[in-house]
Amino acid sequence: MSDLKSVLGEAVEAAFAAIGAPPELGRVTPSDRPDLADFQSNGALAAAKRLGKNPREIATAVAAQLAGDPRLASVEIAGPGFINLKLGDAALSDRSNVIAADPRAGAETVAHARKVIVDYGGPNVAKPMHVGHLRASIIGESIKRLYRFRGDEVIGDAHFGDWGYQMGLLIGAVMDENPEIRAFVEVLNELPEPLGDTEFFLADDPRATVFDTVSLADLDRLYPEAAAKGKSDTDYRDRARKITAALQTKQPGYYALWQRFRDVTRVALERDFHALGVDFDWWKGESDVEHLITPMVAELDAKGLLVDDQGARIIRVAKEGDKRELPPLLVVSSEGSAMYGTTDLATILDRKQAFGPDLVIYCVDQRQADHFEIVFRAAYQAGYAAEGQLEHIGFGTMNGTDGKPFKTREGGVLKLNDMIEMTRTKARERLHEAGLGEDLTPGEFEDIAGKVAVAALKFADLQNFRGTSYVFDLDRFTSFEGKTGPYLLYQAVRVKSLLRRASDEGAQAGPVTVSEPAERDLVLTLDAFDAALTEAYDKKAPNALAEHAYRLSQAFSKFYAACPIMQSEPATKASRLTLAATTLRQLELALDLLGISTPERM
RNA sequence: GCGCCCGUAGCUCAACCGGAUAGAGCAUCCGCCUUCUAAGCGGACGGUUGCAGGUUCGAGUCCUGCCGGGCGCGCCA
Repeated sequence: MSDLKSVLGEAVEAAFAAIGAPPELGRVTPSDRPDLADFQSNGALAAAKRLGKNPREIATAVAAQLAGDPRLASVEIAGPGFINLKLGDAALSDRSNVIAADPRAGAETVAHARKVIVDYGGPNVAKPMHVGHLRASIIGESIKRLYRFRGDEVIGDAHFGDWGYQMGLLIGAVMDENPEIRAFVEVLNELPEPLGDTEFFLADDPRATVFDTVSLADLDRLYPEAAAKGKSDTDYRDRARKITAALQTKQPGYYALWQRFRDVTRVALERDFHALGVDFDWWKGESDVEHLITPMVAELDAKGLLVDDQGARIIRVAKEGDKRELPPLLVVSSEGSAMYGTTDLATILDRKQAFGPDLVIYCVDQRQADHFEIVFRAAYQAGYAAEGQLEHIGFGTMNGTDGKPFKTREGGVLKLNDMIEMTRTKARERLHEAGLGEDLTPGEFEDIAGKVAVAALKFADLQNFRGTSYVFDLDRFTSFEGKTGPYLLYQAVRVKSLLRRASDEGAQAGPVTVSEPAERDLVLTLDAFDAALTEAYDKKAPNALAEHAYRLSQAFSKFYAACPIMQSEPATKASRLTLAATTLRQLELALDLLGISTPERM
């Protein structure tokens, strides 16, 4: 660690050690009182308790140790025993030159890289994505990027919901609607052997083209109807279950039709996710672990983990010291089928075999906390993962302005695409109002509107701590003022414009010399990047990074208002151009880790 | 009933192993564009951190109880 906080921390820790106090108490933090100091150490207060001495006495002794440090402009004792540190301009200048020369803008990497899987997004076949998928995607994408940036080997897995009862429902519904499809499915189903890959039959059979007529719109339309009918109509439900069971044995007709569902859905989903700046490394589906379930159940049985209970086969996961009795993991239902948790367990096994992760992060709604606790305990018992390698990162729900889960005006669930389009529309309106974009090509204008919309959506989400629910107010975040994504983009674009102008005029960047208060603040903020990253990484909390990006933008904006650049003396101009360029690099890095990309102009 | 999470300014949210005067944005009010993008900058106003106890030199943060809200609790995923 070479940021000022760490470097000063080492100096203060040494001073603590020199006076016989526990060195770890010398920890340094950014000052709570910027009017008094840049950094502070509260360690004298804690040391006083341990050593039985007056805290101010200890602080004074520590300050005496630090007195000669050339980096410090002042060391003062305040209040009950706070040690206030103020840096000299030279130390700040040195630090900013180091950050300026660093392609990572002051960000460190982890000492020991791990293999990490981030499980997020969770789209399903046939069910259109709704606002609930937004948080999983936004937060998961940010965590994936953050971990990768810190040096871990990371895989983002969409964990595609492509298997189960809803597939049986949908197959039945499509066959009901289209007799040609029904006929061909039945022909295929009569084939002698259930084969996994039906491509062989479909390749040169002209009748197979009927499958191509099934569109995502058809699935979107048919699924809600079928789901509703399945709830009220027993016969309909039974048929769907039979089809589901047959699909799971890969009966060729059903399997071929299912493949069409899966493919047509995935293409659309990938396009939608990409527009949001969300891209997965793996699109492993529940179907991909289906073949592991039977042997896994046998193995669990052999290990003595399975217990018969009320006709089902379960794994008990309750532990000594639990505050309540956690329900068991239901592995095989009384009807003999695999359950939600069974698939999750098989997925853990599959990931262990395919990648051997040190850590799997599940970025899923907080309401599933119990479910994951149960699955994880079962996985630990089975030896599919080591204790602590599986972690559920829950997030709160996105609510409407009434405080209840977000709904459309008509009371339905808002589709994700509709929400994104609404936001883009607002972004276009706002750009027009501001008189921007008139000299742009339509393509460029659309690109900017898209980036503004994504920034607005993502920053509105990521500035909140993930664990709490938050109110999503379209009118509020589309106002594009204050602490918003578009504000951050605006600051980045302003720097780009400045640097373009400097380039046109042939102005060169040069070494940084800090003197103005706004410059000091900007450098101190630049220096805090690594601490923000560390916090976001350790707590799996991108809001720490979002906060840093905002503070950096604000610090730059103040600097920009207070310190003329192009009109200043050559050395000052060179110094300030370096500060501007460094700010831009760090801001774009931070925004990229939030999944937000910046346009060249706006 | 049991369990988990939450309660901070009019609104939406922050707050670094417990630390000084609890911070931002929005809203309201007052200033700043003949000079680098005003989607900006400066300033003002706004708080018994749900309530009551406890631990501590020090509590929004830890402990206990209560009030209020959200969510979960084996054969859906």
